Amino acid sequence: MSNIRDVAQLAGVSVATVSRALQQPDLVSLKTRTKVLSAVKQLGYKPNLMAVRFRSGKTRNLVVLVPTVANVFFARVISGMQQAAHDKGYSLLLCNTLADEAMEQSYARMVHTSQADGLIQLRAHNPFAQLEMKTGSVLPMVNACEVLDRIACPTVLLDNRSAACAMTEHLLQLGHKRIAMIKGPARSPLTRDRVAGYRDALDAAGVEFDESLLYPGDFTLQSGHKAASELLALAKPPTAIFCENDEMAIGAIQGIKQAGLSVPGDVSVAGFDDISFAAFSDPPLTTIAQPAEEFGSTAVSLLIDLLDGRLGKAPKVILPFDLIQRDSTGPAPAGSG
Amino acid sequence: MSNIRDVAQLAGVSVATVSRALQQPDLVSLKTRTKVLSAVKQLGYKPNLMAVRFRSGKTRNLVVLVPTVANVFFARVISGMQQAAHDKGYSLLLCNTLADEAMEQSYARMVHTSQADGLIQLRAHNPFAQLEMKTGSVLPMVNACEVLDRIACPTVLLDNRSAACAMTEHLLQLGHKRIAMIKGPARSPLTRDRVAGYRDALDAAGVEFDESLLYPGDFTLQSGHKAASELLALAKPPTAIFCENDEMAIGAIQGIKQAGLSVPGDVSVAGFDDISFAAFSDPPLTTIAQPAEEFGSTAVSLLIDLLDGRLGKAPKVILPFDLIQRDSTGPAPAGSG
DNA sequence: CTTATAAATGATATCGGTTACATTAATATA
DNA sequence: TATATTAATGTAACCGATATCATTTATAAG
Repeated sequence: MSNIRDVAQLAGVSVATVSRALQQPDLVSLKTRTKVLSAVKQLGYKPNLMAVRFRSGKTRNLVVLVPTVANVFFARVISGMQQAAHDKGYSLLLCNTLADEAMEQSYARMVHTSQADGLIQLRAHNPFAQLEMKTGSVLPMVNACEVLDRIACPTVLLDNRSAACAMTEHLLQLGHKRIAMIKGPARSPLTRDRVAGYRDALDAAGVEFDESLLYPGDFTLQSGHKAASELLALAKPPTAIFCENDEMAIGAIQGIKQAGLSVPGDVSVAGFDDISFAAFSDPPLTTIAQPAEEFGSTAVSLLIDLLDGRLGKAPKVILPFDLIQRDSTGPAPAGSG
Repeated sequence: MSNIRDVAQLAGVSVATVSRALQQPDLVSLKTRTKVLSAVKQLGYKPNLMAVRFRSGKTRNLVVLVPTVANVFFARVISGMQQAAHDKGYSLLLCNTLADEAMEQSYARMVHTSQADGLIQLRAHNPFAQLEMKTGSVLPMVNACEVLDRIACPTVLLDNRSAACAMTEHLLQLGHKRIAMIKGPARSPLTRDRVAGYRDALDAAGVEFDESLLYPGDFTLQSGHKAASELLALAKPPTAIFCENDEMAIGAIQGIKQAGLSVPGDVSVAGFDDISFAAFSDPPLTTIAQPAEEFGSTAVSLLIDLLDGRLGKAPKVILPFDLIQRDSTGPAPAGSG
């Protein structure tokens, strides 16, 4: 691989001129520029990016903390990030954190050790908390999908409260009164917001809130199955189950069927995310569609803007949702009220 | 961020000694080593990795070419890679290629421009073909999952032929004679191998091969749905459909149900991969389990071994499969023979 | 107590670019 | 034509760690 000195020699100019001809062509006369470019072409010269990064102090790497890389929704988010990052000359350092704080911190340190310029966190937890406390500096980060409430960093989120409210209203309109909710992990603000939206709708409709209809899940198919089975075993079981993601909804549908009941005849089920499998479950799932890829691309754009100092006060970008009505929700069974 | 000179100054030694104390502690006296380490700790010194990489000429980055990052199976593979790479101090540069050769080539060039040390390709195509032709050099690469037949690079694969044969035998044993196959993209060796295994089983059982029962898909839910619908419209429709991945199988099940038939009562369906959704489809899917994460971690290990010159002749690692029998396959309907 | 040998440490070139500063060439102004 | 101003190019320091080679210090052998 040839270097800038080879090019300079072949073109008969100094290395500085070569560098300028490539970086700031305006500063170089047309004649010299032509000579340089032809030498570059002849040698097939490509700047050594490690040298550039070392010199500039910019790695052009972004750390991405993902709770579960293999999750369908996150996979789409990552796909969107990847595209945006590549377009802007950045690379992603993917980290499967399993929502473990110690692991998040360890990965986050890469921003400190000159391995990455910034970080995108897809979970509601600040991986820099300790580091910033110790050093007193604020590190570049963007929070997306599951976001922290009070954090002074750019954020990309859905209006989870409104989305959950919309879905609950949809179920109420179908005549359901006992609407269960299979939640995500208890501590997550995302879960809290969706529960809040759920209660907003109940309150507006004058339906009493029943704590026992709130069941904690962990976003896996298994947890949806287990939750539905246990909810149906209640003295007064729900006629509709709203799940905080599609995996749990699909798991719930299986649980309901195994209990000998039908969806939506006996129990309606709604999901969240609109993953590709949602349209292919039996029955096809009513759900909230999220622009997953856009979460990713927006987060990357924000982070790069932040790194380039193009961002004023930390913006909160709210992406739109869409209620997709399919066949897993239907009228409440007669006499269920 | 402090650098090696700061440490040297604080410890009262030369920079060379600091470097040695950290890299080759044996060469440094215990006394000096202690001084250095305490200075390191006091300053919170971490070597600037960009400098290290620049100096060493090793990026510790690996390019990964994935047809579709958002595919459930590949997401698991990536997860396995990520883990293995991190354990060995490497980072992954994920590339969503959409199976586009031009894009693969463009990403592959990163290995040439000192952005990455090697490449993992998850598709049956050599992205270095042109580059190697031009430069005459062989670039470090590992091929996994969908592999090229005749390529002199380390390879991680499943014995697709045997796996397909095993599944076809399973269907034959259930009394099926008309077994359709929803294939992957025609050009893929993977598809070819699985079709070969399918024919092996048919031949062994003395069942005649029928070209019209082979339907080309593209590994998406939609294509499975379409394929099943069309296969059922044949004059002599199949009583079993073997799909080359679980997504297509789940799509096929929906297509079959929409045609008013039952699974497995009228038509048995088998998949491939054993993604998490397989156990939650209705009915739960009989499928071939692949060790997806192991594909990823093995590929990474092989590539790093290759880079470190620890690999002799390019090995072919064959990972085991497992036939998971669930409820989507059952006895052929009476009188179907 | 020398001298030979090994161990420990230091000074410095190096990797491949970028950039501040110095210098030279070209153009404009008086 | 002489001088001021701008444009174009060159020189060399620099980023931070590593590694070679030289030098000093410690240990062993005679």
